[in-house]
Amino acid sequence: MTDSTGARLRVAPSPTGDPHVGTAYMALFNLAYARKAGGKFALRIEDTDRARFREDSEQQIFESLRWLGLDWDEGPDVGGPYAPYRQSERLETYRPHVERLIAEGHAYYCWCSPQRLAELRDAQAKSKQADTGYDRLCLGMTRDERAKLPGFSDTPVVRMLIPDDAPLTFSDVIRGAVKAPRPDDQVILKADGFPTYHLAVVVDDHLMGITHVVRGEEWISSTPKHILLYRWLGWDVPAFAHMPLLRNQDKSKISKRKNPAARLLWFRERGYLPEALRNFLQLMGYPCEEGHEVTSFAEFVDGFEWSKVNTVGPVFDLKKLDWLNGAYIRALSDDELAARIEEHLRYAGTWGEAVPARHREILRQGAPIIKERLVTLDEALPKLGFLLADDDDFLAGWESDESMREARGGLRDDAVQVIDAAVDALAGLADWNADALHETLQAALVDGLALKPKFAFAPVRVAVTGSRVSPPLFESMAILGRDSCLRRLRALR
RNA sequence: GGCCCCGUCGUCUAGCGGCCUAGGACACGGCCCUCUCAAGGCUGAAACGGCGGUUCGAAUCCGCUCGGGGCUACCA
Repeated sequence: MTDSTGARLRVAPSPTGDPHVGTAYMALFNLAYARKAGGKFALRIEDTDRARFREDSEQQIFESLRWLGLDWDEGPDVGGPYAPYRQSERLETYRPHVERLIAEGHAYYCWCSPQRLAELRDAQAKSKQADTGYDRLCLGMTRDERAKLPGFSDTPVVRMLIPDDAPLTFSDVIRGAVKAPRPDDQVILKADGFPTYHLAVVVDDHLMGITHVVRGEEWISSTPKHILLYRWLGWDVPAFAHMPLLRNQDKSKISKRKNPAARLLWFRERGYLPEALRNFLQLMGYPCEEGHEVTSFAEFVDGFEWSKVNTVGPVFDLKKLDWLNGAYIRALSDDELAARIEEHLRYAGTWGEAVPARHREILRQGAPIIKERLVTLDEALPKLGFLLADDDDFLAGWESDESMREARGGLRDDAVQVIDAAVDALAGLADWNADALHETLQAALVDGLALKPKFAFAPVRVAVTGSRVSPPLFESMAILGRDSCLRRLRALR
C-alpha cells in the first residue's frame, strides 16, 4: 500500500504467461489490509527478468485479478502518482542508487563469468563446506587487474558487499521476530543493465511510498539483503508480512507441474465462481468464525488482522472449494445463475457470441431445477443437454450414445406398460405444468399400476431425459413441453 | 550439505497453563426426507509427531529429537 497506510502488491509475469494462484492469494490479503487501513493498493509489474518475459502475461494478470474482484488503485493500466508501474520502464531510476552504493563502498563490480560462478558453486557443494556464496575474487580489483585472471567476463555485474555485522533479524507482522540466513554478496545489477528483484523492490517500494510488503515466506531469507539496502540508502524500512506458502497435496510449494489449480485461470475455465474462489483463498491460513466459512469480502476486511494469519502452509483441498462454489451458486437468483452459466459457456468457447433465444430461454427456465445440483458452472450444460437438444438429435442418441443405451438397458421389463400408461394419461392432460404432471402420472402409474414411485417414474425419466439421473422429472417435462415429451415417450416405447 | 521457517482430525482451522473426556467446517459412514441425483436435517468415526523438562496442572512454556517446507541464481 502506499502513502501513510496501505500495502503494495507485487506481481511478476510468469514464464508461461499464466498468472499463478499464489499471486491472487497474496493480492487478496494485501487488498484486505489496504482497505482495512484506508490505504492504497498498488499493482506493480516486476519484469526485470528478460529471459522469462512473456508478451501476453501482463494482460492475463490484469484480466484474472479483475475477474477475482481484486481491483488495484494504482497500476500500469490505471496509472497513479508513482508511474511508471513496470520495472522495465524504470531502469534509469535504479542506476543512480547503484552508483551511490558503489561510491560509498557498499557495492562493487564483479567480472566473474557465469561459468566461473557455476564452477565455484559446484566445488562448494561438493566440499560440503558450511560457508557458501561468492568468494569475492573481484572485490577491490580494477577491471584491468581482474582481466588477467581466468573466468573473466567483459560486462560486469554489481554486487552488494555484505558486512560481517549485517542484521539478521527483523520483525514480521505475521510471525513476530524472525531470524533469517546470513546473505551472500547478492548481485543487484545484472550484466544486461537490469536490476535484480532485490534492488528494484527496495528502490520502488521506497519511491512509491510502500508501507507494507506482503509476499510469500520464500522471501524471508532475502529480507536481510533488503534491510541492508534500506539502511545504506538512508530509507525507512517498511513492515513485512510473509504469508505462508500454498502447498500441493505432498506439501511442496504449490506448482503448476504438480497441481493444475496452481494456474489462476484454471478456476475460471472450470466454472468456479470468483466469489467462491476468493472466499476459499481467504480460508487458507486464516480462521473464520465457527460455522461461518461463507463470508463476504467486506466481512473479511472488517475483522482483518495480520496476527490472525497462520504460519503453516495450507494444503490446497479442492473439495472445500467445490462445496463453497455450490453454496455460492445456490445463493444466486435464478436469472443471475442463468446469466453466469451463459457467460461461462461463452468464456469457455462452448457457445459463441450469438446465443439462440431458445437456448437462453431454456437456461433461464432450467436454472432453478439444476441450481442445487451444480458444483461448478461447467456442469450445467450436461445436466440441461436433454432440454437443449431438439427431438431428432435427442432420438438419434438411442443409437449413437453409449450412456443412453445403458440407461435404456437398465430398465425393468414392465417399462413398456409403464410408458403406455403414461402416454395414455398424458395425451389428454389439459394443463401442462409440473404439478399437473405429477398428479397425473402419480395416479396413472403409482396408483393405477400399483408401482413404487421409484419404478413408476424411472421409464418416463429415461424416455424423456435419456438418463436414469436427471433434474426433477415433472419440472423437466414442463419445460420440455407436451409435444416433445410425448414424442420421446412414444419413441422409446 | 549449510542457513532459515513450520508441526492439532485425511484437509482448512479454533485453542494462546486449568473452561479440552480438544470445538467448527469440508470430505467420509449411518439414518431421515425423497420421482432419480442433489440440496436439507439428525448422527457417527476421525487429531495435539516423539521424548524429556518447568508447573499443583500442559495441545498451550523450554530443550532435544523426528518430520515437512523454503532459500542457498546475473529467477522472481
